Amino acid sequence: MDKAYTPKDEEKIYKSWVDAGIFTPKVPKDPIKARAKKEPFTIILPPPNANNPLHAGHALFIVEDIMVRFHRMLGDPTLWLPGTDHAGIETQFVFEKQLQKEGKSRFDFDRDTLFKMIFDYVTKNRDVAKNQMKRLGFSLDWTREKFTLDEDHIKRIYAVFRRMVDEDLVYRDEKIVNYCTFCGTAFSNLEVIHKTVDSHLWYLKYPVVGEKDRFVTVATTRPETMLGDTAVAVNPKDPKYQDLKNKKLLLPLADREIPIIFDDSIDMEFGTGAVKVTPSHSAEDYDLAKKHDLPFIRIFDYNGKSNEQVPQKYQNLYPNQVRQSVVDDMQSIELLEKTEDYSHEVGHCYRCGRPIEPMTAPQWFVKIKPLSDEASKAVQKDEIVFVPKRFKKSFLTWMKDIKDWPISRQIVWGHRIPVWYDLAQNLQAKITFINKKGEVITNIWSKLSSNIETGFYSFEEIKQGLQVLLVPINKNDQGEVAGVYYSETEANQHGKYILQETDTFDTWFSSGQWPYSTLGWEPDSNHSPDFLYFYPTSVLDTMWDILFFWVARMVIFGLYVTKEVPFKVAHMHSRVTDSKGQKMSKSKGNVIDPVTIVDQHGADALRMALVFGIAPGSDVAISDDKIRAQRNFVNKIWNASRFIDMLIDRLKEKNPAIDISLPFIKGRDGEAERGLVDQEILTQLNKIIQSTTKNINKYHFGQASEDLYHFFWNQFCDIYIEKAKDRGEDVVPVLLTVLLNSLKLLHPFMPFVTENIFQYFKQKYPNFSSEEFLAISSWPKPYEV
RNA sequence: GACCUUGUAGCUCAGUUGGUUAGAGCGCUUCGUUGACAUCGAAGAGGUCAGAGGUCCGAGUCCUCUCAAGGUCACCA
Repeated sequence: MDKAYTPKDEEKIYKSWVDAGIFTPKVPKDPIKARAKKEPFTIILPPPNANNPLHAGHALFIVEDIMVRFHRMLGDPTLWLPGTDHAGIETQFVFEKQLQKEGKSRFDFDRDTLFKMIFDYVTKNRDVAKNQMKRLGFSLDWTREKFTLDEDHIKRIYAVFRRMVDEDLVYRDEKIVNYCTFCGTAFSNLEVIHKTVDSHLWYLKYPVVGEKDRFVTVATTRPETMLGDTAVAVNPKDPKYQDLKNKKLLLPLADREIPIIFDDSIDMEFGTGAVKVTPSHSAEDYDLAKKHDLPFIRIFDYNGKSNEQVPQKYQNLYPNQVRQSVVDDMQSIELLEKTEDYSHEVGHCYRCGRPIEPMTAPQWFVKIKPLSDEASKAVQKDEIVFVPKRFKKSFLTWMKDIKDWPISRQIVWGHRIPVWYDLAQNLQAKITFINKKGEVITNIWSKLSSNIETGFYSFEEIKQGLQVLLVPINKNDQGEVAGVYYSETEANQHGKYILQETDTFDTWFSSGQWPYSTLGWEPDSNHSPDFLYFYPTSVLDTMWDILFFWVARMVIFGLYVTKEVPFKVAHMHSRVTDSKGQKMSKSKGNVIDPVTIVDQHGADALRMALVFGIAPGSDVAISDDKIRAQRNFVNKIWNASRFIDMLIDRLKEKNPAIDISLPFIKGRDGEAERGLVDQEILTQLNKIIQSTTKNINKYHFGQASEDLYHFFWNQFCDIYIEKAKDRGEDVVPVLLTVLLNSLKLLHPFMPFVTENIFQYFKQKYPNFSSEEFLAISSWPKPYEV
């Protein structure tokens, strides 16, 4: 053995595990029966972004590896299933930045071409994260690796979508959504970050129709949206406005008459007690408008600029430009009463940081309430147990106030929504495509199809060059949506000019179905043996920041589709921070790359540093000091083993007949009487076996690792081995016994060094263990002392 | 605005259902080790467990309040 441990063999060891197939569980012939008899231990790895290298946070998946290796050693059939995520918006955003460097943008390509380009780009990077996980020692079953854009997965989520449509749980509607005009897509509430913005409250005077010099003053934070006002609302109890019933106001600048509506929801105390109502650009105004049947005027377009709904002079401007003009003009006609300083919360895009423009847009939604109720019930009944417990409450609170989930995204990188429109029934469909000359053409189908104004384009040319298809909500007399089909075949039977929806699913619509999809749930109920055997899974472990994004959606989908919870335990681990407890970020320059640490000190040191002495759910500060300390511990284990090896060699020199075919068994014939030191270390060993087992079962990995550290270093090395230096061959059985058991107990935490030493001793001392790998050796049980 | 979490040695944090002199790693002090150990070993300094009150035979651990820090959620003009 070398004088000091070097992690140079880690990759070789990992390969030997994989080659031996020990991470690949066998599925019995009758999986249902087998599962009833003994339930496998299963974890589905939260799929990292296929395009990105791992960051320090991913390294915390070692808690999954600890559980998985532990259960494998307990003899449970164990599966840890790996995969990667296409990570829709994230990846497209990164790719577009790449394009930008080449002086191009997404608008230069048709949809299919752009998708293929991103696919190639991601494919090139996909193995990076995979290899990094191997470096970290993750005992994943690579034979079952999955990707969110695998055909099987696509087929399954399409089938679920179809089922949701049929069961009226998915609908398409033009509602107010969070729209980022820079990213060019709608977002769910979760993707909106609220920031406090110092702004103003502008008091605008709207003249009362038919009454000279009479005005209603409204206070607003968004004067630019007044051009889209369709009412002013006041509280029916408000004495100030009692005589305004049935009166109308003249909307300045736009010169439109708008009604005054009365609604209890209006706060009489705020501002003037009168609120301008802009149904197309404010969520609460949207609700008011629905209630009072007001018209909708959307004044900003999806490109972020004002449209033809506003007077000419305000057209084609960004909101802040419109704001400036509106305020100036209102002032010049003396309709700006006053301006006050005011700070309030404004939604910003989590991705690009720009303000979100709430606006009405046709989108696909999931009717969430019936689904979330089921999820809440299951969690309430502890069919899913949260670790730490406090996340149960957050989960339930969030579920209670959940709103319908907009699942369509106006990006190409993702699962294209499986909906086909018959253009003949949707003449107003707006089509953007690149023609053969490479020009971007936008027009509505009625014009394109009749070649009016547009010149002649064959349908093939349009279809091939298609960028965006925007079909207005089109309901027929019966209130049914016309010309919409949920399979291509079906659509083709009805029409000649068929185009598929260009929107894609929210990434979480796909990853929310990850557990059952990766295991082989089939829409026709002809499920795979894997699914029958491993589902529901045992534990889901992830960082708490995607509790709502992902964990909640998996629970919802799992219960809806399989009628079972997707996992029984939701273990929320925490964030890895720098040595001062600061969140890692590129801008702070405190990002730690896990693989760099593995290169320097080995995976074991990093793994141990990440769990040593941490409490469940609390942040994990990682520092050089901590890693060095654990690197020293790795070396300590190595050197203690090496010393034991040397000691036995020395004893053998003195007495070649010494029997080293142990290990320790109580009452073995001819065994020397054990001294008190032996009793003591064996008692300690028993305690550590029990406490480690208990702590891992309770997810107290920090405690378990700390106890092991002290047992091995202080009890075994400092006391027992020190005393063994002065003793004879009678120490050998106990030395080997404690060493072997320590290696086993430490293995889930530090798989490489322990397997390395195990293989060395196994080779040199044939009876050290009959087990092929430490990774599949039996978990220790207490000894009789 | 609602909810959650945290406040323990110089730093980063443990302390599982309340039970004798409060722990670890790193750092610091002294001594010793060059035949297991990129060191290691032995000994040690250092905390009124944020503050106040309460429950209890007994509280860092449970309850209330105060102060401080962080986080999550939220359509208020």
